[in-house]
Amino acid sequence: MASQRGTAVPLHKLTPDAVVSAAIGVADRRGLTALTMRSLARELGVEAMSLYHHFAGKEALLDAMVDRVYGEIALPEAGQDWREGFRARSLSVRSVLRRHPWALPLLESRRAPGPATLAYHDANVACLRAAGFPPRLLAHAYAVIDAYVLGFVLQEATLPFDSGPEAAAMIAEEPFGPALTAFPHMAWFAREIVLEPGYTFEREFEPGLVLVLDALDALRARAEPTGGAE
Amino acid sequence: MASQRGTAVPLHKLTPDAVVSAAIGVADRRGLTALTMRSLARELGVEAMSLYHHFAGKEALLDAMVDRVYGEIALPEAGQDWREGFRARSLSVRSVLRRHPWALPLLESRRAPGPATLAYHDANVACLRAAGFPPRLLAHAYAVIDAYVLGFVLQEATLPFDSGPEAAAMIAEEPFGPALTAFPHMAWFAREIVLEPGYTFEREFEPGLVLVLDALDALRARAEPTGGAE
DNA sequence: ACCTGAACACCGTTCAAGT
DNA sequence: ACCTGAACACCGTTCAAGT
Repeated sequence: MASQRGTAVPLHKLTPDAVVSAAIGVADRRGLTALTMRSLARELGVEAMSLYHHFAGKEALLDAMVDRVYGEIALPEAGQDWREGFRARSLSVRSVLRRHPWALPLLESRRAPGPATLAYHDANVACLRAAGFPPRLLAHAYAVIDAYVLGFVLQEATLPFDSGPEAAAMIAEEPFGPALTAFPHMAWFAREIVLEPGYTFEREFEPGLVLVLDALDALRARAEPTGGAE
Repeated sequence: MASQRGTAVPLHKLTPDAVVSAAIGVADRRGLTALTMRSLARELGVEAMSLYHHFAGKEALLDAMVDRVYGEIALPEAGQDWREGFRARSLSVRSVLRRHPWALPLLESRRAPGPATLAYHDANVACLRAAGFPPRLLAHAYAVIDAYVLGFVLQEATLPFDSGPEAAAMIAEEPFGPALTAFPHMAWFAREIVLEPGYTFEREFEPGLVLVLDALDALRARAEPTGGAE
């Protein structure tokens, strides 16, 4: 029956982990712009300035949030075929980033990567090395795969619709619909693709991923020291 | 010899175009967070509230800025091979977004696309249609190409280094360097790739783009109504 | 050691007022 | 019609003060 106010629980028992969890919760539910030192403190039942006792500032808090997100990604397993390993890992990247869309622009931006971030990249490189990628081609493959995966997630995260029906509604309404009359190919695209039953953007993800992985595997096989045609 | 103050020029002669140009200039030079209605007004030698006479609010200003960025992209030409058209267009997308990195997260997010945005997408779809892509495969190809291009640019824009030497310096310094000892594959990656002379991230862009375009062209050729093996 | 409260230099936007 | 100035409800962060 002691003091309790607001929706917050811990009240005077901050730990860095609890602060990070609450921060990710706020960002997930209300977006990164709604995550302010003041709103986060309110969530934790504490004053804004208390947070500075655990984190040097908002940047340090973001560092910790990003490392937690990396920690949620399923790593490619050891003995696996590299394509299967990266397929599963990439599906996990996408699902984690759909849970935490605010993290995408921060993922690659940290100058002080945390332990989960380093473990993540280490496991990726290990998987490609085990598959026999020579250094130069490994760097190429890693860059190309993540360009595809992160770019796809970026498009999904920023597209102003979340489903086929929402997309159909948007292109039918003002100001989109009337504008299309001046752009015949866009109008064709709307009619033949977006308005077709079953349209979604996300259905392109996995086939595109496999396309990229297969194309890179062909390069790998050609670079094999045992000769290209085994 | 009339009134002149600050670095600004037009003083009491705002036009929407001049406001957008100034806004893009501020965002290019000092980042999107430095673009505030107050800083923009200062740049234009005017009070913040004057801007609201030309734009409904900051969102409307961002709409106009994004449309200007789309207008800078070189469109695929009509009679061209589709792969060459998209290769040139994609190089243009990348160079425009390197000039205006703040635009990347905004590109796909507008609910009210401007005329340059619509013309851009129209030309892209036209190029793919002329190449014989059937609707379903066209949607796939467009999504996959832009995932790759935008994802690559996202990585470039957010990586905390801008060149090979900068990357080498970062992984040698605190806190990155010491942390690598616990991650042998990352250490190998640093040694064999990042510290090698001539390392840059950007060198992966064009070969990766061609890889993606070729893989999609193979799908297109297979879908050709005249039969797969011409 | 950990949390607080006032203060500083900022935001976007509303509103009433000037010309 | 177009620009202004004060005001409102916010920011991140510094600093001195509490316990």
